[in-house]
Amino acid sequence: MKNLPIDDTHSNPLIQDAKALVQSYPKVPLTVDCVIFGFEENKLKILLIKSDLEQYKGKFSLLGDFVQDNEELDDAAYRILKQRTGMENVYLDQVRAFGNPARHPGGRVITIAYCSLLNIQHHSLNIHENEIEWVSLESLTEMAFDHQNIVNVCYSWLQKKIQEHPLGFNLLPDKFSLRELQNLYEAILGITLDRRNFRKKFASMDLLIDTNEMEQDVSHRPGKLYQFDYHKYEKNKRKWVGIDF
Amino acid sequence: MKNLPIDDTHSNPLIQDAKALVQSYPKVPLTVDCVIFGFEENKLKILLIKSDLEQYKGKFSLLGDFVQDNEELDDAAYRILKQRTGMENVYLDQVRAFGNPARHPGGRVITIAYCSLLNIQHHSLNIHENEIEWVSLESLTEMAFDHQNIVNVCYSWLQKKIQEHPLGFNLLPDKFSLRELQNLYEAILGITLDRRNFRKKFASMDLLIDTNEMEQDVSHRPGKLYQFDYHKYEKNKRKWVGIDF
DNA sequence: GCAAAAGTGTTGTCCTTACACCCATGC
DNA sequence: GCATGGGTGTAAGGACAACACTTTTGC
Repeated sequence: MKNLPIDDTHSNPLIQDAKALVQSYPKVPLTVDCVIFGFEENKLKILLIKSDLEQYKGKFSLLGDFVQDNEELDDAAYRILKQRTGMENVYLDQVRAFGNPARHPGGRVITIAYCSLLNIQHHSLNIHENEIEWVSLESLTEMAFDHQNIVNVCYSWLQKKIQEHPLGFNLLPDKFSLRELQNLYEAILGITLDRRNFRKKFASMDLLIDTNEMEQDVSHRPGKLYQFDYHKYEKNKRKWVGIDF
Repeated sequence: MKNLPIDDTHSNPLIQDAKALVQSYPKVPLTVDCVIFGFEENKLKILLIKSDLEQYKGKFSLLGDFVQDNEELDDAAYRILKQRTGMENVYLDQVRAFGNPARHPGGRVITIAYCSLLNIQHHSLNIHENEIEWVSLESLTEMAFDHQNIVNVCYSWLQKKIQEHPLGFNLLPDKFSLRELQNLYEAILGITLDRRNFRKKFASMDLLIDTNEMEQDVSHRPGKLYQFDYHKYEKNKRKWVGIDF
């Protein structure tokens, strides 16, 4: 009985040297860009800097930097946040990669966009020292590179996300009134909401802690201040099943 | 009256040479990996290949390739699909980037994960010629690199996406029975659904076209065959507003 | 007292869920 | 005639939308 040839589905020999393989790959510059949202004066704002490229003189640019050797992508985004705002422990999430070969005038640069949400009141100190500023989303017109597109994608991402996850609270002070919360949702979603139904909705969720404190220094009847109960939310996270399109 | 110094918030001079700037950036190898889902025998399957690295001998790997010069990321994903399955005009979407510095044994490689959905029946021909195979998700155990993690992320992404968008139809033949559709949802979501309510749900959406054809060659009462009305769906796309977490 | 916003309930509609029986076909 | 899945209706409960008036505070 003769030996049949082994039916090896790998027609090519296996690669022994992974390093040599990787070194044979083309390489591209990689950056992280942060779309940092804040909320102030009932407006959604983004933290931006004037572009340092002559070509984009006077135009706004996202806060970005290249990714360092052996740095996680998330870590790069946190590093940029820390460097620019002095903040740590801030909400941060990857949105997606942008890789149009012509998106940077200096040659191909891939960027990974991150969204970050922070409370402007808590973070204003460090910002004075830099050249960065809060720009309201609605007044934002021309941006450098493809950053307008990145902002648009991140804004849509945020609109969807705050409806499904309790992200919005990252944009508010620790203690907030229901009015502030509703203003936030209205500003981000670009709609108006019925006040009674809005309050009922959050009351029925039972995720707001009544602090027994009231607003101060308002020129009208002060409202109650609440905190979001992250602990309870994490415990009861809803398993979302429902076909709807 | 003396000239005041210009209050230039840019303390550094603007950069003239964008090319030189980009060339000063560190570079990394960049790949695209495709998580290609199919549906067969009431099971969700993924199109995989055995790793060509000795280190991962016998383990499954996603279909991936590095991104070429001047190639859009999306185009790279479509190219991989075309090369491996012969298919064009297939559903494809970017999920996110994976950039752990240690994810590839040969050194740092960033990868952008794409999800693709296709109908196994339509695409089986080209697959024979390659070394790739359909592996059912539930039987999938060890994978090369961080590909198990990428698959998990893409699977969660798919579970969420099919509830909000009519993606599932990409996994079915052009004409399908309600039973097939329900099996698909049950397999992907890992739940069982009430048949009457499922049918009522899709009936009320009014997005299925009755083809007036029936299933053939089934060993029981044949069901009606439907097509998804993409045109009507696009026209009436719901604007989703509803806080729910 | 007036401006400005806080706070509160009810009703109707729609959507979701739970649940059981007869029908058509292949074998 | 039996096994398999196709096809259908109803009732109850829960969520959401629409809607107006009284209360509290600062000025």
